[in-house]
Parts: sequence; structure tokens; C-alpha cells
Amino acid sequence: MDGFIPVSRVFFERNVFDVAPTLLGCYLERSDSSGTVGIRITEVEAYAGERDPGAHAYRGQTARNATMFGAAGHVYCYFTYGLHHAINLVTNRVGVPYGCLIRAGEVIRGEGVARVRRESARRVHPVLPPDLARGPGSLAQALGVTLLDNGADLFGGNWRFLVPEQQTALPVTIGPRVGVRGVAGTFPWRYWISGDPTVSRYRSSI
DNA sequence: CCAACGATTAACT
DNA sequence: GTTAATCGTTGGT
Repeated sequence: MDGFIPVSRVFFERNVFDVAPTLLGCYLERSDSSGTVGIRITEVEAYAGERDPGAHAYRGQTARNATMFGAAGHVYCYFTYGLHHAINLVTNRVGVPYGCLIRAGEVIRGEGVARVRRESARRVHPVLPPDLARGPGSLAQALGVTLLDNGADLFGGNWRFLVPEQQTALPVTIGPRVGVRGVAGTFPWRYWISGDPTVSRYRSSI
């Protein structure tokens, strides 16, 4: 992918609050037999395990969240609301269940495939691109994610992660996370590219 | 075993 | 702004 270069797993073996803002502008790609879709990440949230009442891992390890407790650079995928999938990229080291929810992105490869997968998003506007990957559920749908992707490795297999070739200082806005209730909903652990139209329209739930 | 609900979305009014 | 859709996971009986 033009303008992006590979990076090692060390990128994810850092504190989640260091990783989260540096994910913005990076390239995330998933391939399967139906095609390849790649996005430029525009919105993420940090989830900090036992320190974070809003995190799945807050109450310890379960069968569902086990991937978060594993090695960095893997995909934690979960199913929620009976119909949506969402993905986190696992950070830090084994045993520290921190990760970044990928909330939104700009589809820059495989838009045709993404449009087919996101048929319901088609009628947004006759000319402008539809909301292909705006919000975690939409993003997962555009990428073709299923629960089989839980535990997938970003470094090998059908996923790929690249960083921008040019280190440009993106304008970043920080604010409360979406859909997180209680005190954890006040933590400013959401990061997005300022003014980017692909960022989810949802706002704080507090 | 069972009831409640969720890191949401899209279609309503 | 409000709400139905929809089911795996969780935590309490």
C-alpha cells in the first residue's frame, strides 16, 4: 500500500495510552476469499484492563476476553448487541489485558468489496462515499470480520498493519469514550483525527 | 438454569 | 431524539 511501511510487533508492546494515538493514520487490512479491504484508522479508544471499569477485562479473564490477556499485535474480536462485531488491537505484554478499540476508518483499499458488505450504508448520499467504516460495528462489517478473527495475528495470516511512511503530526482530538457508562465514561480515552468526516457521529454517553 | 444486558446500528418520529 | 433488532456472555440463583 502506497505511503505506508511495515512495522514490527514492538509497536504494540507499549503502554496502551502510547499506542492509541499513534494508531491514527495507520493502515489496517483484512483479506479473505471474498476480497481485501484496507482502512486508514481515524478513531480509536483505549481500554485499560483492571484499571478500567469500562473494559471487558475489568473483572478478570474469561473465555470471551482471553485474547486481551495474550500477546500484543493480535486481534481481540467480540460480538455484541446480538448483531455487531468489534475489534481491538491488543497492546502491552502477555498478562496485561490492554487494547485499543478501532472505532472508525477511511476505506482506502477494496471499497467495492466494502460497499457490498455494507449494503445498508448505501443510501446515505448519491455522490459522497457511504459510511463504510464509521463506528466499530460498521468497521468490522466493512472488513468482513467474524468471531473466527478473534486471536488473529496482525503479523502473518490474513491481517496486515502498516504505519505511515511520512511521520506527519496529525491533528488529534481527545474526548470521552462512547457507550461507556459510569465513572469510566468520563475518562478521556478516545482519540480521533480532528475534523475527519469518517469519525463516528456518536458522542459521549455520560 | 435463567434473566439481563451490552465498547451498536439504522430506521423511525 | 427515540427505539427495535438480536444473541452470546455473564453472573446470580
